[in-house]
Amino acid sequence: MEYTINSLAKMSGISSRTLRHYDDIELLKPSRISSTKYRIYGQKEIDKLQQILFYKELGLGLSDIKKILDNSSFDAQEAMEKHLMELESKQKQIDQLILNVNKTIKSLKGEEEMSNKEKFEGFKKNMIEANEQKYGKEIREKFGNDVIEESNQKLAQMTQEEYQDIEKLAKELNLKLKDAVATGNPRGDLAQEVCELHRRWLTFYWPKDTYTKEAHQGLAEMYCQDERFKEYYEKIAPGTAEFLNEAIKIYCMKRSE
Amino acid sequence: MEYTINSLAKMSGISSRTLRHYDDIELLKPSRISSTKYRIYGQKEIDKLQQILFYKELGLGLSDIKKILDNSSFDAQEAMEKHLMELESKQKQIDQLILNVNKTIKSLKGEEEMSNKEKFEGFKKNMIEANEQKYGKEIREKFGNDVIEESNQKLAQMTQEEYQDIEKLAKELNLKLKDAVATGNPRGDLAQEVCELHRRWLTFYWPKDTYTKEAHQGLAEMYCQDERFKEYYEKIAPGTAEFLNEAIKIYCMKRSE
DNA sequence: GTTGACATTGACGTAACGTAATAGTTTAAT
DNA sequence: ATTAAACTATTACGTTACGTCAATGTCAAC
Repeated sequence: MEYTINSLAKMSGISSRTLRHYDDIELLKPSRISSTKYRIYGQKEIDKLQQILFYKELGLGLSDIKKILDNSSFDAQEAMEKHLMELESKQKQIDQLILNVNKTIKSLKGEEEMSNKEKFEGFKKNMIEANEQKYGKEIREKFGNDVIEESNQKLAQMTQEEYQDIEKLAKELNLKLKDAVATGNPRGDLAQEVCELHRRWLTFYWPKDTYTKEAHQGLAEMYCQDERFKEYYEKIAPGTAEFLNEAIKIYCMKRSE
Repeated sequence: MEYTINSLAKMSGISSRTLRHYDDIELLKPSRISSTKYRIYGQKEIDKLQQILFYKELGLGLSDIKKILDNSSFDAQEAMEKHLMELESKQKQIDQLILNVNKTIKSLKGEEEMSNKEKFEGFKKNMIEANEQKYGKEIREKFGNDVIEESNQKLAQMTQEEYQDIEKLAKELNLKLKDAVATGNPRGDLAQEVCELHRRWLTFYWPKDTYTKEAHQGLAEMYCQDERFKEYYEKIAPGTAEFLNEAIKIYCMKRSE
C-alpha cells in the first residue's frame, strides 16, 4: 500500500510539514516520487516513521535518531544512556529552579527574605519588620494587604543605587541626630531638620502616598517602646529615642497647622 | 562611574554579545553612546542588569523579564507563578521521560543479550566450520583428529563470559582496523597493531600451541576467498579483507626474521 | 470546465545568543 | 609620531524542529 503525504501524516498523528522536514534533513525519504513530484510513502517508511516517533517521544533529537536508525553500527544503547544523563541533569536543574522560584514568590509576598536582600544588610531587615510589625497592622487595616505587599516588593527590588542614596541619607540623618540630641532642644532647627530627613527616609520604605503625620508619630513612639529599635537609636547617644520621639511629635504638630 | 561594553560584561560575567543583544531587543540600553558610537553604561544600567540576571537565573525568558522590569504595572508575582507552573509541568514531563528512557535501555540490554546469544551460537558454528574446512585439513594431518575435536569442543564449551571478553577484543580490533584501512598503509604501526590484536583474537579459538605465522597467513588469505568471511570484513569498509591480508603477510614476515 | 481539496517549493519566524568577517577606535609600546 | 595590539561596531549566518503563510501546480468530482 502506498500513501501520500497527508494520509501518512494523519495516520501517524503528525503534520505534513513535519514529513517534508524529515525529507529535507534526510531522516525519512519517501519511497518514491510520483511523476507530478508528489511524495509517495510505502510500508517500510511507515515502519521507520514509527521508530522515529518512538525515539522522539523519549526526547531524543532528530540528529541522534538519524544516527541510530541510519547507522546500524551506531550504538543505540549508548546513545540512550547519554540521553538519560542529559535528562537527569535537566531534572536537577529544574528542581533547583522550582526551589528558587518558590523562594522568590514567597519573598514577593513578603513571607521570607530573599538572598537578594542580603546585600542590603541587617538594617533593612529591621525596616521590613517595622513595616510588618507596627506600621503593618495599622496600614493593613487602612489600605488592605496589597499595600504591604507592595511595600515589601519595593524593598526587595530596590536597586543598589537607590539603596546607596538611602544609606547616605541615613548617615546624614544619624549624624545630625547626634548633634541635635546634643543641643537638647527638640524644637530647634537642627532637630526639626532631622525630622524632615527622617520623613524622607521613611518614604523610601513606605508604600506610595501612605505617609501621614500620625503614622510618623506612631513610628517614633514605637522607637521608644520596641527594644530592638530603641537599642539601635540609643547607640547613637543615650536618650536619642525619646528625643527623636519628642521632636517628631513637634514636627508633626507644626505640619498640621 | 561609566563602563564600556566589555568591562560591564566582565563585571557581570556575561558576554559582550549578550549585552549587544539586550540592546537590540531593548531590554537594556546603554546610558549613552560615545561620539565614536561606543556603548557606555552607568550605575543604573548595572543595577538593571543585576535584576535581569536574577530573573534569568530563575529561567524566565527575556521578554517576560522585559515586561516585569519595563512595566511596573506588570505583576511580577503573577509572572513568577505562571513560570512556576510551567516549570512544574516540565518537571513532570522530564520525570516521565526518564522513566521511559530507563525502560528502553533495559529492553535494549535484553535485546543485546539475546542477539549476543544468537551471535555467539552463530559464531561458534562458523568457527567450527572454518576450522574444519580450511584449517582443519592441515591440522588433522599434522596433529591428528583429536586436536581438532578438542578445538571444536573448546569453542562449543566456551562460556558467555569468555565470549564477551573476546567480543571486547573483537570490537577494539574492528575499530582499529577501520582506522588502519583509512591510512591505506598495511606496513604502518596501526595496521601492525591490528595484526597483533588479530593474533591474540585467534588464539582464543585455535587449539593450544597451534598458532603459526603460516596458519595466520592462511587464514587471512581465506578471508579474501570465502564469501562469508569476506562479507563480514567488507562491512567495516570496502577493501578491508585485502588490506588485512596484506598487513598480516607483512606482520608474519617481520616476525619470522 | 470548474471547483475544492491536496500537493509542491520557497521563505520567514521562533530564543538567545555564538561565531565569524570586516572595518573603525583607543591605548600602549616603540 | 608611528605602529601594533586590543577594543568596539555592524552585519549576518547558524542553531532546533517545525508553524505559518504565499504563490502555484495537480487530482477527483460535478
